[in-house]
Amino acid sequence: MPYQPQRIEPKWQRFWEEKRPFRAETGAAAPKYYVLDMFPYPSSAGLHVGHPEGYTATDIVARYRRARGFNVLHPMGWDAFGLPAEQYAIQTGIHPRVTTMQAIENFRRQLKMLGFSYDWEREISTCDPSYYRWTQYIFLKLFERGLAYQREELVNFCPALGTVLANDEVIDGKSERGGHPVYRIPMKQWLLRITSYAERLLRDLDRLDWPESTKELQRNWIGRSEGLRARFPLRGPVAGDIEIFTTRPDTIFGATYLVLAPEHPLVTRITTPEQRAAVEDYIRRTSQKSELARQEQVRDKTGVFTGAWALNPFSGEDIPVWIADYVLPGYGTGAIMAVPAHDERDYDFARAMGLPIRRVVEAHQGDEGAYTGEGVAINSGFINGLPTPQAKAAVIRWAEEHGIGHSAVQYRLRDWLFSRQRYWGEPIPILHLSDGALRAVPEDQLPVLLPEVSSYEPTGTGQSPLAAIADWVHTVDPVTGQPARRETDTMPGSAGSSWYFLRFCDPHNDREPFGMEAARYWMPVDLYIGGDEHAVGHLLYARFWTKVLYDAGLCPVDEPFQRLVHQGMILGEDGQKMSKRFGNVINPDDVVRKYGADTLRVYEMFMGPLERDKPWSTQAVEGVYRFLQRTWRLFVAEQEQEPAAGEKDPAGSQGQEGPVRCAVDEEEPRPEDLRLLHKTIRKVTEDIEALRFNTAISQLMVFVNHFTRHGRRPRRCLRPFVQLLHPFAPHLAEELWELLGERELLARAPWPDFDPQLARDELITVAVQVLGKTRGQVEVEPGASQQEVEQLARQVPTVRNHLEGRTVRKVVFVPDRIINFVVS
RNA sequence: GCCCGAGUGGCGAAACCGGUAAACGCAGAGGACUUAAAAUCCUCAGCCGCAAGGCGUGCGGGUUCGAGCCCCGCCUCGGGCGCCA
Repeated sequence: MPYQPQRIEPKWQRFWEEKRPFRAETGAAAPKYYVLDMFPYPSSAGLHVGHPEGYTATDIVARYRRARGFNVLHPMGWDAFGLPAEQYAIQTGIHPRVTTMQAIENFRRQLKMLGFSYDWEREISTCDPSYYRWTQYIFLKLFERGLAYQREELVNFCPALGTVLANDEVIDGKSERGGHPVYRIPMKQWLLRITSYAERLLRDLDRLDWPESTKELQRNWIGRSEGLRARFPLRGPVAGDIEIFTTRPDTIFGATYLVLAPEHPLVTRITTPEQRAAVEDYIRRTSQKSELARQEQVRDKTGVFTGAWALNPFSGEDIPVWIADYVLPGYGTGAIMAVPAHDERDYDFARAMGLPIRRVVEAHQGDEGAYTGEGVAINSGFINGLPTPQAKAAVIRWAEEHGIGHSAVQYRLRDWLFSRQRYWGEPIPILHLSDGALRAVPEDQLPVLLPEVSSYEPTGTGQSPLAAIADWVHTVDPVTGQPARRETDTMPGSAGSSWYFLRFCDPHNDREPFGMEAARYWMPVDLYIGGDEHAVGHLLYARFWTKVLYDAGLCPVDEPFQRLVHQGMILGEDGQKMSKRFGNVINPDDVVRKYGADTLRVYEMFMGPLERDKPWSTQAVEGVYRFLQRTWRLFVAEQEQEPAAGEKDPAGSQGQEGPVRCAVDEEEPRPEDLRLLHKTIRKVTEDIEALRFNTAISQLMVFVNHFTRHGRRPRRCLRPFVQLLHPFAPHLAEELWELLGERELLARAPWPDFDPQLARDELITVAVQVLGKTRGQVEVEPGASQQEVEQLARQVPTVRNHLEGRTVRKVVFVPDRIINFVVS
């Protein structure tokens, strides 16, 4: 009987479904291991072949760890709130819950079809009220701690579409769809104060076992910089001063003008009557530019003089105050001192506007452009002659002594814009009282359920569709009984995913988000695998929430993911990104139908290193399929042709289930068989630990090739092999395990032991080099001495030729590896 | 511009700590089995060369008895960030 994954796989999946061998037991005595996938957004398109890559990797680790006696938590769930379902609802009127549920059904079916050993009893979905109740609860914890607040924030509002747009939906100041004008208008938005965790988020990266590139990305994103905050007093009619931030206090004597962001609150006050028209016009033009448009014209510096002047407290000069959109309102103080000689942006601006440029750092190059490097201070009063680091310190000290400034740390990280004017998300559990005060919805009234709506269309006022449901919006304050309005904004998609790994520890808890004890047992996640596209979004937000919960005494750890690995991308057969546009999309359903889940799993792991991008190859899939067939044939006896009786229907014999006879025998294995077995145990074990699945599989292939070639099938070798195969191809392995007459589920069998004695080679090939070039080789016993090897090596003809007529000056000998004759 | 990552046969890749470069697989060639084909099995295969031999891990140097691996200087490709003062 041939290898038939279509018969084997559903059989074992049913088994696992009934016997539940993958259930994780909180608090068990065995050491715990928490291995987690980034849970998917269940799109209507179904699983992509990229999903099973990371999921197979974690499944191998989960199955391996169980075999190693660990109590493994390996859960799965759904990141189920989000835009696509809502967009679809706007077009069709079908409730996002309906389409989301369908997508989840489909995803679950596909994941089960791939034989992943999830503990399905812990399945969660972020759009389930029993889950988002606790997302809202955590929001309230943030609110209580002053970490959630409302602020006027500039948003991209498109009056024609009646909605707020995300930055990437705005191109050149116009909406991506329709090309309508978009304005930067202030609207009240919810934000989370992630910036107050910037320092810890940065510092704690050091103790995480994450890819260095990802840590670096987060460091850049947080963007810590040290410098000086200083006040420049205003000259003229308006009193006050302008506070700036600089990382180059040593260049302050070269500050020849100040620049404010056009949105800076001081602008209207300090603008002189003569300049008012120009300034107002410039502000208006800026507000019409989207963030993106502003970034596109990096080099074209524009700006307007406000008419105001300020004192440079260091140089004692009066310098003009300008506004320009190259200064961002959200960073630092929204104002800068411009040092055109030593800052490229200031230089460009000064050249464009004809402003003075004064050198204050000695440069070793010509006078073209700005010199931004370090050097010795010149034209700088009391810091003349000081190298940059000391000059910085001296300026900061002077500023502090004279009360005009102080050293400061700035982060590029912004607070997390947390409101969405959307329907399909968690309602923000806040009430607005008539006097403008905010009231948290009491915890015992959570969840604030998403109401049913008749239309998912934007309201046209920039508010969420929830705002149109009058009887939902209007409620009463539970404390005073006064009328109150509900917050109609919802949370972003990244809310639910910022704590799901905690909920998995205790997914059915209906008194709290998760029990402290359960979290103490399971957390942190020991291995987290997912794409690197979440390097700064999800992974930063999840760290932030974990720290907040930790500070609130609700979570035992302050870092959620101890070890993180990114799987690479699976590209199309043409080497391009898989996309409908290129017509190169591979559907996992098709692959499983044709070759089975085990082939898909083994193939994806065999393609190459987990973390690398790799192109799909249907032919290489065939190769893996052949390997599994060969494995099958190693265990299953050839069906003997029934002589005369077989006449009846040769074609139909495929359909009837003849008895599968086990070909494994009780022969004593030969030494080389045992040697290969133990080498295989060692290699597969080490490779799984190091997530080198591709080389583990190649070793399994070597094993099968060996036993197939020699036609030997000793149980003592083949039984442990099935265990090694199991994490990679669990269905086939279970089937073979049963065929071997085993009673227990393979999924519960312990990992085979490796015996170094049995893995030892009898003879080892030692390479013989002359002057570092390989000229021959000799066979010796392991651990052979230099004398023995050298003597043999000198006999080798090709070696002898190269030693002829030369003097051996030195012999380099590395036991069991090489011997190198250095001659002259 | 800046920051990461990667360059090894026709292709995906392997090579542990600096020690025989190319394991394993795909594609290819030849053979066995077959009436034939498919499947399967066996053999070959980096490049140049009849051979001896030479050349070979993006390029150029260096260190070393010995470099795919370490150091210096480049090149190419992929990804990310972009006026953050």
